[in-house]
Amino acid sequence: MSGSKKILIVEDDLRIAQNISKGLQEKGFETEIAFDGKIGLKLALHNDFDLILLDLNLPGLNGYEVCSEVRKKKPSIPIIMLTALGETEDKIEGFEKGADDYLVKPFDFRELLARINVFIKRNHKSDNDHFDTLKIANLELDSESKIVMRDGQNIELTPKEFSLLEYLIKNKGRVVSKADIAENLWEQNNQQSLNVIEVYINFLRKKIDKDFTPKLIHTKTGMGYILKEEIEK
Amino acid sequence: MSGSKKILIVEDDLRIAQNISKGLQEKGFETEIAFDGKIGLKLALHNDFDLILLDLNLPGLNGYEVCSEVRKKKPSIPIIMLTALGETEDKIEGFEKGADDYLVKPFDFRELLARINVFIKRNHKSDNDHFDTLKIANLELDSESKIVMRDGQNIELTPKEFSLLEYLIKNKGRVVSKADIAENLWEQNNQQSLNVIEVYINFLRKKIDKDFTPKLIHTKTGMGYILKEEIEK
DNA sequence: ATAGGTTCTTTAGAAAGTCTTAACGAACAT
DNA sequence: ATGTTCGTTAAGACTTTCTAAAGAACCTAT
Repeated sequence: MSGSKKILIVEDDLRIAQNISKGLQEKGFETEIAFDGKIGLKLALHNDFDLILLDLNLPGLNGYEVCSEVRKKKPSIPIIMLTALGETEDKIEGFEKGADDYLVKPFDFRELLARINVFIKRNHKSDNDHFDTLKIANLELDSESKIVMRDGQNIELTPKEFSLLEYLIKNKGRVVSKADIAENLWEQNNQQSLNVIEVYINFLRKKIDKDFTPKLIHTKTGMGYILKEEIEK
Repeated sequence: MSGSKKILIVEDDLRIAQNISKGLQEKGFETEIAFDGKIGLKLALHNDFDLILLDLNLPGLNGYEVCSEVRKKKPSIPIIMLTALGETEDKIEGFEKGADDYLVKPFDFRELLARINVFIKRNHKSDNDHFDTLKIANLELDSESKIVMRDGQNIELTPKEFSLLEYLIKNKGRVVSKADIAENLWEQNNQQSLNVIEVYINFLRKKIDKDFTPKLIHTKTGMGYILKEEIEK
């Protein structure tokens, strides 16, 4: 469970963003700043943040839009909205878009910190997301050291291979579509090049499934792939 | 999974307590009111509430004390503090004692409701490991893993077959017309091509009904199809 | 810079799987 | 009895997936 918690700050006001960022870093968090909604959304979807601080008034996409998009793909990540809009209607809308908390500017930094901790602690408890070593059957994967073992035997993976396997193992028991994979692991969401994923699945199969039992990577034609133990048919 | 959520209101002001209670009941929650800290604590520890609303200024034990005691015993129950004390110091102390949220009186009821829902939903989800699995008789269908079982035996379905079965099972006990099915599962709403659906019903019957009892897919001539256990006429 | 190795992406043909259509016989409703 | 609706089948069109191999991009050390 090592590793500090990562927080994404989506805020176009440079001064505010840096203030918050600095404050959080002093408290031991890792932070990243996005200055507009589009970039914020992209970062949120493609990286593993533990929490998102989201300004409402943003260039590009506004905070509400960012919030609903992130919610669709990552239902469990905590989102705290930070905004000057203090009307109840604004807050209601924020919550409706999937925010977990709503803090009106100007706020005291200590209060922000307290509210962040509520969600970090809660998620921590209920999620396996952030354990560093992921497992299925006799396959183990350690996200920190990037070591992969099957039957106690070391397996060398390239970064892309590793992140694909990591994604699959985080979603074990669930079918993930190639579109899901592309969205999470490839930058350009080229609709054409979903074939890249087939190729990488093939690489992975050769390395982690070919010489072992049980087979773990299964194709659900027309749906996607699923990582699981049971052999059926 | 059904059954309404139970909320404990710990609040010594009768009027406020009853207002909140009534409002929550209208939204489908079950509520219970404790008028002092001691009773509140007792209720909280000995009953299964899904969330606690906690006033700070209470006779007997004050809210902070109730909060820390509850936290010791029930680390996962959401606690929202409701209080007239709006200073940052007060809030910080509330969060330190283990509160999940802190709302300053007077507040808008809709905001309270929104904040309650954040925690109810979150808790709900983690309980809820396996609730994408739909069931009828001895047939199970899991939308996440796309696994279909009958009598514990795995059944392979193509994407179209799966989505048809999913649609039927979501509407079990109700007749769905071919037009309904086409509209929901097929792109072109060709009136001609409703035969496709007959064909797919047939595919499904072969896979999920042929070798099993009871039969689940029934034809209502001129009306559509219905998924149910008993055959009655 | 550049050579050499590694990793990533694209291509393309074969194999496997899925979807649709059409035709005919069976069941149903009146 | 008769027309309508539904069940069933099989064949071909179409799509998806697998696999291998070649070309691009990226590193890294000289």
